[in-house]
Amino acid sequence: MGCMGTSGGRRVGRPRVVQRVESGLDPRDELLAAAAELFTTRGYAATTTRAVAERAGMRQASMYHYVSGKEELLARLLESTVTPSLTCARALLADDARSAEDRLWELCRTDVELLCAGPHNLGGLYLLPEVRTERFAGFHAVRAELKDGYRQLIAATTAGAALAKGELDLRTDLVFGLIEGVILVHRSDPERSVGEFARATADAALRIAGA
Amino acid sequence: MGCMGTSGGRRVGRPRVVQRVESGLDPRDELLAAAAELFTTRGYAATTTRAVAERAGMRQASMYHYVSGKEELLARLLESTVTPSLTCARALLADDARSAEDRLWELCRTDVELLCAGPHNLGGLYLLPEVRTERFAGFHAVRAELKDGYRQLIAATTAGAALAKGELDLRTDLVFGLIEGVILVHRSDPERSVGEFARATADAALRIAGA
DNA sequence: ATTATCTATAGATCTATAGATAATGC
DNA sequence: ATTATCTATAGATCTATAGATAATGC
Repeated sequence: MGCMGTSGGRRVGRPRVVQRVESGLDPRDELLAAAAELFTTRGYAATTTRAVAERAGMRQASMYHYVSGKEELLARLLESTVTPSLTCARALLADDARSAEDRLWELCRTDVELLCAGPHNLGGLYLLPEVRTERFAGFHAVRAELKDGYRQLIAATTAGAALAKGELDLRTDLVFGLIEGVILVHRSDPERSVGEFARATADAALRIAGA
Repeated sequence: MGCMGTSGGRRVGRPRVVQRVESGLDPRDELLAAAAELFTTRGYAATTTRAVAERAGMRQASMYHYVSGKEELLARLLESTVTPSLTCARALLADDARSAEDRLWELCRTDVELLCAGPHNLGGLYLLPEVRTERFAGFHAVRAELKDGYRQLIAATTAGAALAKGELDLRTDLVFGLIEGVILVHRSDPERSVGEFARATADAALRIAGA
């Protein structure tokens, strides 16, 4: 104890062959950051373990000291993308002081903000065919719960209360699809203010929901 | 001439080692169909030339008799996805007998129908990071023209005529994002009637456009 | 002769493990 | 002693070409 300062602390273990400025991140997080950038810009399958490790400042083999391989990196990235949205959805579902319309709007807006916030477009990763496999069941469960949050809020709006089940599912798919799809298209104009974009998307979502 | 019957026609060249039922497609189209299935289900980078060729009924090396490699297959698939939509958009833009609202609705509906029509979800391919490269400039040009068709129709609606440029761009991105995003989410419920789904998406698009 | 296919393979990867090494900690 | 890293590499690919082969066409 005592010498926990982030700077200057000589570290245990053989030194890295390539030294860089201290990022402040621990090595696993450096790997995740590197993977986020490479997976989104070059694609998951096209990204090699060497590319990830080297961008994180270590040699290819050293990566295995922190993660079991590329799949683990992808699984962690996916979950980190959707978990904050789910936290927000849960809080809004519990807040029965506000109207369902308000809360749905807020969920949409926050979701767009969160997904546009990161430096990379992680929102697109869930479309990877690889993600359909069993390995990513945890992510799918979280995403399904998030989508169900949307469904509940849509059902609780005055317009939504009148919908038959099939109709409600359709609206939910449209709203959820808008949020996810629009984030992907967002890169067509990254200059635009995220706040304004998020509000406009939330407005659009409410119109689709029929509210 | 004369013996052009599709069946029984013995073909020139060394016979394939694996014989299958005649699909009626020419070999290049069989390759494209195989690539469509594999690219969408397993991912582009994860699909090997061997997998494509073998699914098309030939050995890996034989593929090169028809195409230069995987990239050419992807480029052709992308263009085949977006070209029919563009044809539709051009026809609607020229048809000034109908209101802009009608034509925008029709473009949205047709686009969804077209993209959901194929056996595979080719709509998702344009999200591949590989597609951003110069190699696919042709596809990008077609897609940009299609998006501009959306923009023109939105601008021509009564609600759209009042919009400032930034506002118009935003609406266009939202509508275009809805169409493309929703097609990706479509697979969450492939049972649903495509016709109904397409109409509902077009309705939603008009609401976003403000009409 | 022409064509469509085949087999074989060189060359270039890429992943994951084995084992060595160079720090700090005690 | 423990730890984080390194180097080296076996084994498994995957792509694209070279050259052989088995049909039909003339």
